[in-house]
Amino acid sequence: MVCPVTRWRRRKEARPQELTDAALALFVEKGYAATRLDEIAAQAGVSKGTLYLYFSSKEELFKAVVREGLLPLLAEGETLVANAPGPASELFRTIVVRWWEVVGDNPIGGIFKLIFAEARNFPEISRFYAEEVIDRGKRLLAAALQRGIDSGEFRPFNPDDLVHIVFSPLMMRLIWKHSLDCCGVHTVPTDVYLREYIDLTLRGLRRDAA
Amino acid sequence: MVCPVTRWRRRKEARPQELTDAALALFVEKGYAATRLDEIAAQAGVSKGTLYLYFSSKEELFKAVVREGLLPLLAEGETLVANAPGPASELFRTIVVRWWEVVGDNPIGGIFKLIFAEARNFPEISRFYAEEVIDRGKRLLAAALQRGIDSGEFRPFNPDDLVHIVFSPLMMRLIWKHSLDCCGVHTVPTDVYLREYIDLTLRGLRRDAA
DNA sequence: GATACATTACTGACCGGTCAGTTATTTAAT
DNA sequence: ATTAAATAACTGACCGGTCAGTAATGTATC
Repeated sequence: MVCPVTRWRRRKEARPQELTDAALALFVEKGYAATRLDEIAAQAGVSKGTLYLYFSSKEELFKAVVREGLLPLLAEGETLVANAPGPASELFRTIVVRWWEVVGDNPIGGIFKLIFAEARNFPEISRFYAEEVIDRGKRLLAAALQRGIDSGEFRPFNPDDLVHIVFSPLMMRLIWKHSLDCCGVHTVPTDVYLREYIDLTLRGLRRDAA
Repeated sequence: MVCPVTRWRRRKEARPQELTDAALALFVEKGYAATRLDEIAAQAGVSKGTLYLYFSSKEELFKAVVREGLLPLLAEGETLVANAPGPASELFRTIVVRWWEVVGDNPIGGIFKLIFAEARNFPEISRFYAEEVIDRGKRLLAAALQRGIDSGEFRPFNPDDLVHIVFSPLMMRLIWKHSLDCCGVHTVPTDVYLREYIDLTLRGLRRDAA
């Protein structure tokens, strides 16, 4: 790995991405506060001083991780809701399955737990996340629910009242995966969990049998 | 509060409770790792050295907080499920409302977020919590669901597959309250949230209209 | 009930270790 | 030779846990 003739190379273009990748992995593994910048730098193959050439603080590094990892996923979801054909129940199913594909089996999914875990201790990060991620995510899901109401497939309700409730089992599963999953507590396999979750939720949302 | 003539008093009996009370408040406010033992001692009106006369480590102090605050609540829930009369849907409603009364508007509720937040960094605490709290809680809710299946009120399903899913919106609301709630994101009032949650969930659990 | 002696709850300074951020210096690249 | 990328040594603040000493309390003696 180490070139025997040069101790290091100048790689101005590649460094930021390598640093955010390393930061994501370590933030997810240990949390924001508990992750050491020395460690992030080491994992990216540079020194801590180099990190400060590209990011002005730990906080800015974290924001860069979120911008790079999460915002593109929100954009994908928005186009999906805007363009997907078929009934709302199928749209819901697609969103759930795709959500888990994208964040369930992916390091970036760990960011959600991190935010809930440390929001209180880092208000500026929370404010950033609330504006950039939460508001957009809520609008996305509310729009999908509204489509089901408009088509008569779902019973009438206020989508804004239900977004958090409906989304909770997905978010909770993700949080669990990044926290207590290690500790030997028995949990249902993911495919069963998602299947039962979709079933329970659609039963709860659908218009009563006439 | 401070007696002008004596710098301190010997109060061997009162100290442990005062220390666990102070610890709970600060653990919930700042998290486990971020809470300083100096601060806990100060809030309890003693010095850090005194804290170590009653608890052998930060970890043991935390376990004492959980034992004192959470285990009695689980016992109450178990007797409720075992003895409550009436249909399962009413039992479910009672559990939800009582749950929120007891942990929703109470410092002890903050422990749940703390655990999810820091489980990975403190495996021994996670192991303790998994054994003493999670396993008992899951059995409690599964028993309540089973009663609805047995009575024919709920459709047939495997209660163990659904406990996490069904409980998620409650836990998620509690986590939210202790993390992002501060940060100006609009949320539905609690009474609306609980009403809609109970409605959605019971619609999802009930036997199909014949 | 006053005094001396014994006990122990409690204090607060201290230590080893940690970590975000800074700066003087070295080295690759042109 | 110059410049910019990268390093590594450094700073100052912080914190869990320790311990020698102190002050409040209990008790024996007169």
